[in-house]
Amino acid sequence: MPKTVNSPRLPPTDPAPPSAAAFYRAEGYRPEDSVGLLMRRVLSGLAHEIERQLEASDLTNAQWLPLLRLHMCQGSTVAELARGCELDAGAMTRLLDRLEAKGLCRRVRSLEDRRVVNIELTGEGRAAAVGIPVVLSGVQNACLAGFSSEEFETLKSLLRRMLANAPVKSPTPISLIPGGPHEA
Amino acid sequence: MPKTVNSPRLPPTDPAPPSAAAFYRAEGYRPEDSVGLLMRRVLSGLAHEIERQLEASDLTNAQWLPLLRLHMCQGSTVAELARGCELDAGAMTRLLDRLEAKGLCRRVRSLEDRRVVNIELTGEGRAAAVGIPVVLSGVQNACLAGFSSEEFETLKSLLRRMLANAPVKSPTPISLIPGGPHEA
DNA sequence: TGACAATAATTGCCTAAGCAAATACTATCG
DNA sequence: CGATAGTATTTGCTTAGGCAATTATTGTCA
Repeated sequence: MPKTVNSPRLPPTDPAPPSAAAFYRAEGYRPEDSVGLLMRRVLSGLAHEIERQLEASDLTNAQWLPLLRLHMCQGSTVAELARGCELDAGAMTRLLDRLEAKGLCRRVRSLEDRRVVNIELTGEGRAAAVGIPVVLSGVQNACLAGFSSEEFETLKSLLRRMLANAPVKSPTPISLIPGGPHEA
Repeated sequence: MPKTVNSPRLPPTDPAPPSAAAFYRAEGYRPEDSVGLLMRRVLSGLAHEIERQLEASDLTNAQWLPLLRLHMCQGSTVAELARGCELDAGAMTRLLDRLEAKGLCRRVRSLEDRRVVNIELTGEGRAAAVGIPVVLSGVQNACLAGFSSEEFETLKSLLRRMLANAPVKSPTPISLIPGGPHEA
């Protein structure tokens, strides 16, 4: 058991939950060993490459997820899209402004509930959307070059476990009923 | 060998390098299985928690890395910090504006080369910096709860391999001489 | 029905990052 | 020396995201 010697009145940290691991220590902490920084770099590389390959479709890295979800019919309202993309509603409004300005989607005020705005893809929007999985697959496959199937599964499993350890951010535990209970 | 049947004139994708993996396919692509999205969510959770624990030190998630590097004496100029944080020089200028406004650092015009600005931590800046590794360690340890040492090492190794697969972004292969050749 | 709470979308204000131009200074070459 | 190329920093413009109002509409309850 490590003694609690090394803690010269340092800032208020949440008491580590009893189940927390002990891979990192404050003293001698080296950013290079941080899984957080590692993931940030990997993600940044992925994002860069995805954006590069998508610029022919006039899409940015922030825009492909909402467009893909629209194409997969997962959520057609601003709020639903925002939740699905784990994004602020205001941010989604402005993101849709830009998508609409590019002619990729359009807003249609709902008739049943005049508060909600339904988002529909235009023809161009659908055309752009079909290219997205192509790019995503290619870029991620390239990034996983040299990985065995086991390693690939291990990676996903480890990431999912990290995700499960994260404090619940969305109080919405994600509806189990596809389509959601929004017009029962 | 899978036949090249399924590719109805889709957008210009870079030809997959021969070594690319084949874990993802465009048709039937499901974002939920994407390691990219998984990492994005994990990182977002980490960032949220780090920011929450750092707000007592008046630091945002974007600010702790430059501050930590300043504290570790890794780079004291704007350009060097920007490179170290893999950030645009303009972004770093404004980030330093905000740090300086909070009284955490100060700019000192270099005397040898009057183009460069040396950044120094203030007392408050140093005080804030010592708290950073505490928070980083705690949050990452919490996120790795339940991981064995082998799993932890495996995770880092897999991430490093993904990083190695990424197209080289920084033409600077990172100086091998600690401290760098900036005042030879 | 009428007050009130809840929800959907939008907007304003802030931090933030990338890109390109402008500025200031240094180094190098003729 | 003087022109020119290179470097360091800053600034303007854009996309982007979070938080807090604000507005419009709907649902609920007395």
